[in-house]
Amino acid sequence: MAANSGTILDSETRGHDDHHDALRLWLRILTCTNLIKNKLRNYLREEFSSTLPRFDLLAQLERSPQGIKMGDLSKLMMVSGGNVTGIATQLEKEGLIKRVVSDADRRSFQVHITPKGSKAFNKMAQVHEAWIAEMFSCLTEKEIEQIMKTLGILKKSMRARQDN
Amino acid sequence: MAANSGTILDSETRGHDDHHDALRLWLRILTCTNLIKNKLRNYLREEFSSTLPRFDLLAQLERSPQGIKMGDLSKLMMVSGGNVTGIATQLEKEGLIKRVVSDADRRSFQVHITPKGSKAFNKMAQVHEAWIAEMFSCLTEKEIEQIMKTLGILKKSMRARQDN
DNA sequence: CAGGTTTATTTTATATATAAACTATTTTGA
DNA sequence: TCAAAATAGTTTATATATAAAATAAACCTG
Repeated sequence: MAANSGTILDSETRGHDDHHDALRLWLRILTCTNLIKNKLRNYLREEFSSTLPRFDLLAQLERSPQGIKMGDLSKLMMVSGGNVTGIATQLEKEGLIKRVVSDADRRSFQVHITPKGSKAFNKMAQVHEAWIAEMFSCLTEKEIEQIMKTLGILKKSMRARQDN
Repeated sequence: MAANSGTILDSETRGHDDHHDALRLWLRILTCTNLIKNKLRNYLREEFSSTLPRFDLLAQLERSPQGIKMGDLSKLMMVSGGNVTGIATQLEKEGLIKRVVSDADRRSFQVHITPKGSKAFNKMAQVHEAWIAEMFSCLTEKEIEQIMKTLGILKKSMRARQDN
């Protein structure tokens, strides 16, 4: 049965409505994301005096030793260019990353992680992964695989949209 | 098989590691959340010149006709008190919500949605729900139910933690 | 019942985020 | 070729977010 077949019901009474199920799922995803993000933020601040966006930017760079352009960092982190500029400026001031002007295109540069940045990141990453593992330890491997697969469909579908 | 039993493998090669599975799931959840949030933000701005936090605050109030205290709004929206103060101040200036001082406790007040706010919210909510339904239409009802259930476990486990 | 503590909210300082305007290069195409 | 368009990144103005300090009222408790 899909939606309310001919009968008028309020949102509490109605049995199954695809729209409502989707909305409820979205709200639950948001709740879980917020719970975990808030926890991670506190941990990062307490343990490393750092933040999630800083950690995220370093994580992207650590994964790409050849460096990443500002615009690509923006896409990878899914935040605006101006935002990346701000975070990168701080991290560069702290000596954790380095902007290297490109010879081929003088408008852009490759952003690299420095040895100091790499060291700082790896120290955090190890603990970060343990925090995540602990938080998700309430789920079985099978459950994790299931959500991974289904959210994979969602991710692909969102990325395939026209209005991007 | 859990983790890498005796053999040294890099993170790409290694077959199954619970820690990595959890981390990969977390990153996928984050990606999906960001994709959907960014889309919703653009829609709300284009269609209603509004934003997600404004919409969220109104949604909470619409659900509770008796009003909600600032502190409870902060908990429901999972953001800091100062943040709620800022958003509520704007919405009050626009006449969409109203702070009513409590007789019993003059430190606090009940925040109410106004008729104008309710009207504005309901107009947005209807379209908002359709957007969500459309975005999740790539998933079957069964898949939605499955994630709901599993994320329900995660949510409950996160809320049950000591370090809150 | 007075002093200290807790609670509810706001304020302050600052970081994070966006959208839109701007600067400086590169690319395009007539 | 060279002016127009596109691209890469920053800047600006502003909204959203936090943490921590401040304010003010309510509550203990000796």
